[in-house]
Amino acid sequence: MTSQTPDIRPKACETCPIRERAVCSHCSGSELEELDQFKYYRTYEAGQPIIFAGDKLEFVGSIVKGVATLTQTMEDGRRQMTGLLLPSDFVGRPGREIALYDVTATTEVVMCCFRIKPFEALLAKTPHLSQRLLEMTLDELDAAREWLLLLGRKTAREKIASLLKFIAKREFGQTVNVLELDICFDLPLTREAMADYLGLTLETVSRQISALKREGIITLKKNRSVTVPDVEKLFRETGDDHAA
Amino acid sequence: MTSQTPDIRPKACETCPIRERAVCSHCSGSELEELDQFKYYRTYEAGQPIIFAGDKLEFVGSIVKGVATLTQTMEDGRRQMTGLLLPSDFVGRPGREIALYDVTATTEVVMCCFRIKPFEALLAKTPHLSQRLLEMTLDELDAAREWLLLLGRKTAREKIASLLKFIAKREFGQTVNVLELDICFDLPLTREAMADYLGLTLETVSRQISALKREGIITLKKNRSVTVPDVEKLFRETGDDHAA
DNA sequence: CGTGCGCTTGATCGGGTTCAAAACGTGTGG
DNA sequence: CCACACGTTTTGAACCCGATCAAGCGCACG
Repeated sequence: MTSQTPDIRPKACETCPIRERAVCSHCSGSELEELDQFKYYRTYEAGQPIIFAGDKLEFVGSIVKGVATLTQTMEDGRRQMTGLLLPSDFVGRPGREIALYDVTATTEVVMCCFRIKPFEALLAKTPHLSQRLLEMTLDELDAAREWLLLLGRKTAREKIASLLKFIAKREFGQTVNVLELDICFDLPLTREAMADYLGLTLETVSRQISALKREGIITLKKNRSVTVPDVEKLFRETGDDHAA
Repeated sequence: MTSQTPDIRPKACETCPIRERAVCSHCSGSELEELDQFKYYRTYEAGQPIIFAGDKLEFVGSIVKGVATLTQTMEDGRRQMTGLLLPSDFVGRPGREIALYDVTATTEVVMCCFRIKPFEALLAKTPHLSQRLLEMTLDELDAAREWLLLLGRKTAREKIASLLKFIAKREFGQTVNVLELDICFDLPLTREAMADYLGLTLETVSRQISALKREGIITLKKNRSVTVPDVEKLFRETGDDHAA
């Protein structure tokens, strides 16, 4: 009952909230029509799996709304998030038969899905599509490299601050730096999911958040909604170069 | 004196050792000729910088021979390797003006360079090129995700074993699994570079290598040349699923 | 023969994990 | 409306793995 969304297809692209940034953003009207031939929308509830590692990949697609994660799990249960997927992010890998990672909705998620085979075919003959996918993949690779630095070299406190910065940047764009006013946003992740993102335990995440709260760098309501009175001060805790 | 290689350009592609795997591997003869218009070879000595983070990107290109690393450095000197570049790997990011990371030769390196502007122009109009680059970038992203798991969740011992496995796989292909015989290869990295790769200190790297040696899982000559008597046994130390 | 660099080894320290329990919130049913 | 149960988060105490600080070794090179 939760997996099939009422038909919002006709002309959906025109009002699509991710029209400007998704994999299809460079596509012309006729190319969008071609995509529409094998496109469908689908909704997932918070906590629901979207793809299981090892499963045959039936579709690729874009996150339209909500937050999903990509995680790897070791045999003994150790888990590491390897992707945090937000609206406009692309899910799935053209050219791959079998999914390598688990994809899970952490909030309610709406996806714009494309059946994989026809998508691959269109990709091969549509530079607007493949070039955009290349751009997005290169961006993701850069993000992954920042993430490697975070996991390899940052302290627990720096990791937490970096995650908050990431979420704030994604929410408010690059303008966050200049904003004098207080910044507020909701954490789309549980403490455990944050731990999986940061390569920590949930206890350490909780302790570090408490520490930042105690020091007045953040305040939080209901454990999930964060207020940052002084963005500069938070960013100084990330360990990053003061430019970015 | 080390940066300019005697002219090996004419017909170089025909005997190029990375012809099958580089970014140009799908290109036709005429496309190769176009590439040749703005191509040049260049050699770097072990230890030499290839690109500095923050510099203007003058070229992109392929590693033809040798090993290079991509590293990020924090203000206080903490360093994390975020790419280990082997022959056929692509260096540089089309569409970016300024380099984000340091690229350094760790052995003698021969690069096949393309001036960036004409390369970008050719990329835009040559699907053979952009599709291959997309493939390679997707592969790199997968590799980065494995790396995230390594940095976030693996123990020091598992990290070392994983690195050895990575080098062995890259050297011998996927066939390593079945091979009964002893496997030998040289470490192209110093202990310090390994530490930068693995998010450890060089002391810990040294200790863990000594431990593997003590237990007979590896033997080494002259600190750099590794022999693995039982590949299975080494791979069991990586923490990975026994399939991969 | 000395100097320097890469590597190893030892002793100690500390940040983050682990194990355990309590506190908090949220929803449920009496 | 309260009592209760369950999932999430916080807090506490002890431990441990890897970092840090400090020698010392081995080998290449001038």
